[in-house]
Formats: sequence, C-alpha cells, structure tokens
Amino acid sequence: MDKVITRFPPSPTGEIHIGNMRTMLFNYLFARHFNGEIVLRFEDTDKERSKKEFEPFILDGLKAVGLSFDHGPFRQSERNDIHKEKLLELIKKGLAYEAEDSSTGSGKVVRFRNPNKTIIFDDQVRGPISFDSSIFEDFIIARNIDNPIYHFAVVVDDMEMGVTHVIRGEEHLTSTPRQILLLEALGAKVPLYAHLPLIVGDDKKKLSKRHGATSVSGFLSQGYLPEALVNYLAFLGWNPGGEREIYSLEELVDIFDLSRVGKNPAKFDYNKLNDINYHYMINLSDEDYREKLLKFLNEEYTKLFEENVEASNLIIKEVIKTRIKKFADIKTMISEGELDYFFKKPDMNLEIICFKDNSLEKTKETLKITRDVLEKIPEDKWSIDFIKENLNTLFAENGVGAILHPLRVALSGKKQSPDPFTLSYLLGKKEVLERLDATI
RNA sequence: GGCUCUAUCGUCUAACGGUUAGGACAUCAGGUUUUCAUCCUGGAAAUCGGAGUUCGAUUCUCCGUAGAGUCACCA
Repeated sequence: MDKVITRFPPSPTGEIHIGNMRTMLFNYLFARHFNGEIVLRFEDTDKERSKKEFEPFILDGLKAVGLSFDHGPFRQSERNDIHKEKLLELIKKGLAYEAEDSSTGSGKVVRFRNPNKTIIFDDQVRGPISFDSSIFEDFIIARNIDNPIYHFAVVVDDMEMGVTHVIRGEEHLTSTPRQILLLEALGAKVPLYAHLPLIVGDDKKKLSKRHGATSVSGFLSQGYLPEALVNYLAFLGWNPGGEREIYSLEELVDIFDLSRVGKNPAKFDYNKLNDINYHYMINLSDEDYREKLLKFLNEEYTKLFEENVEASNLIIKEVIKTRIKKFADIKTMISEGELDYFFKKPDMNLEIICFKDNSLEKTKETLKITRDVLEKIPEDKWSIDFIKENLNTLFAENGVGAILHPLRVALSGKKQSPDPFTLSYLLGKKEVLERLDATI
C-alpha cells in the first residue's frame, strides 16, 4: 500500500465539538496505525462564517487531547490560485462551463458538465454504494471563476495533498459521488472513502453545533480527562472485539481497524463517559489528582487545601475520590456542604441526632460512653482501624446504629457522611472530643 | 417527496449459518458489623415484522415498517 495520508478538515466557525473530534480521532488512529501522515486543513471557503480567530480553538483542542498532525495547518482560502487553475483546466477541456444564472449577481457561476452515469464506490465501512449521478444535474462548482465552492476546493486540495483515505461523517455520504465525478474529470486517483456513523443526541438526530453538541473545551472544563474522552469517543461506533474497553491513545493506534467500525448511529451516553472518566481519575497518581482537583476548587477551599496539605490529602483519598466522576463535581460537593465539617465545627443538629426512636437523653448517654472510649485511645494509636476496634466493644450492647449514627451527626452535622471511623481519624482526637463535648 | 444509508437489552456493543445471544454503562436486589459513595455478588433486560434460501438463521436474499442523512452559489 502507498503511504497512508488522511486529513483533518475542520471549518473554523467556532469551537471544535465532540463530533468533529471523533472524526479527527479516527483519521488519526487510522493514519498512525499504518505509520501514515495527517494533513490539517482549515476549510474556510465560506467567508461569511469562517474566522481566523477560531483557528486557535481548534489547534488547542487537538493539542489538549493529544492528536498530532504532520502537514499544515493549511487554509483552503489561501489556495485559490491552484483552485482557479484547475477550474480553468476543466473549462478548457469542456468538462465545466460558465453559466449566466448567478443568484447573487456576482458574475457567472461555473457548472460541472455531468456525465450522467452510475457511480459505484467501495465504502470502507459500508461496502459498495452506488448512485445515479444524473440527480445532481450540472451542479455548481464555483460561485465565479475566482471563488470555488467547497466540493471543488476539497477535491482539488485532497488531490494535491496526496490524501489516500477520506474518513468523515455519514452526512458526507451523498456528496461523495459528486466529488468522485470531479476527481475523475481532473484525472486524479480516487481516494478510498470511509463514512463513519453519526453521533446522535437523545432524539436520534445528528449532533451538531446548533443541536446539542458540546465543545471539547466544555468537556475539559468540566474536568473530564482527555484520555477518558479519547477512549470513550474511540468506542463510539467502533470496538476492537474483545471485552476490554480501557485503552490509551497509543494502544488504540495499535489495534485500530477501519473494518470494525459500525454502521449504525451512536447515541452519546454521559453515564458511560462518566464511568470511563472515573476509571481514569482514580488511576491518577495522588499528586496528579490533587493538582487537577485544586483547579476546580473555589477560593476558600483552595486556601484551606493549601494550608492543610496533609489533612486535605486524606480528605481527597478517603472522601472525595470515590464520590466524584469528573472534577467539576467537587463544586457540587462544596456547595452542598459535604466538605465543610472537616474544616469547621458543624452546627449542632439535635433534630436528626437520635437513632430511630431513641430519646435525646438516651442518645446523649451513648455519646458520653462513646466519648469515654475514644478518649482512652492514645494519640499515637489514632487510626481508622484502631478506632473501629475500640468502638467495637460498644456495639454488642447498644447496637451498631445507636452508636454510630449519633457519632456521625455530632462530628459532621449530617445524616450522610463517610463512616465515623474515617471521620474521627480525619478530624483528629482533639477535635473529635471537642465536637462530642459540644453536643453532650 | 426523490436519492442514500441503517435496524441485537433503556444506551454503547459482541457473536464474520449451529452460543443457555456475551460484555460494559444505566437500573434493581443482597453483601461489605449504621448512612451516602466506593467495592463485591447476583437479578431483570434485546435479535423490528413477514416471506424465502438452508438440516439450521441475529447472521444470506427479498418485501414491508421504522429511523436517520442528504437534496445550497454552507462546509
């Protein structure tokens, strides 16, 4: 096989969204798998919507998720000379002609002389597909001689850049025969096409910028890890066949195979993404996790975490890690007061302190017993296991809930919290006794 | 509407003519000496319908049905 060359052809009309990213990812995986090369080309022939300012968004997005390219970035708009040359060539050969019916009045449009034949191409994911080209009639390929439309510009650029594989979304399927016709007229080698299944929303409609598509930067700012995003996106419409589903970008490159791309549209599933993201998060090193988490804390908690490094690391390990699926979830934990009680004494909450039907009096009594047991534990033995072990002796007589429920409420002010052993350990002996005394 | 594509649990998917139709997410139940979360175990859950080909169809063919994409001087 010739050297594989694929392409990223985003139009710079805004942020790069999840559908674009998936297409680029597949182009990347395919090219890299065969040690091929990737061309990045901004498709900006629509002068109304394309803006140079959007280019960095796209470049940054690619960089953030680790997708590299080898050639470019090119701008379609800066390749006008070559487009015009090819346009004139077709006109000269009688394969295209200028016509008078410009609706915008900006000169003569250029139409392609349609040979009206059946086009058959072997789609790399869908198999043979055939179209009767006469339905397109003599379609327009340029607004005027200096101003080609997309279909013409892509075809010329792909040809000139030696693109061997065009991997794109299914929405381009019906424009493929037109492009093949142009390629044939230009005497170019027709690349192989692969049309990827669409990513759809809950309504089964194509995800697009104006329809539910979220930008890649949006996901990243929610605290989804790039690795997780890549991993999830790779599995939308493709899978390697086994039961494993966690793969790094490098591993995906190794095993990627276009023939295993599915044909049916894939619904974007946040639950699944969250799960994969959670998996990547808990496998982060402690330092890495902390560093990333800190970026999502508000001012108050950033300060608290930085002033209490050891304590906050314990809180991350024992409390936060199993409770958030993406880093931005920490904001919810904070706003719901799930972290408050580690740093300041809770409001006394006698309403909920009683276990089941126990009276307040009885509850205070058990808290006193609990306090006495805890007080006897030496500072240097203050560990989760040792606290548990000591409290154990109270359970048989009083019942587990009767001891632990009031203890939890006294320490946290909440009905739901991490287990009281962990809580006690995190707070430290002195603080625990103070909180118990305040309640009793 | 024309053209094109698609059709397995709620979701993503596996099974390239023979399986008790598998896995993951979600969901439900139980367990981890109280709760939330995590973790473990288990359960429920699918081949769109109809013909054909075949000893045998999720798998091949055809017809329906349903959904989607596309029909720009947008990309």
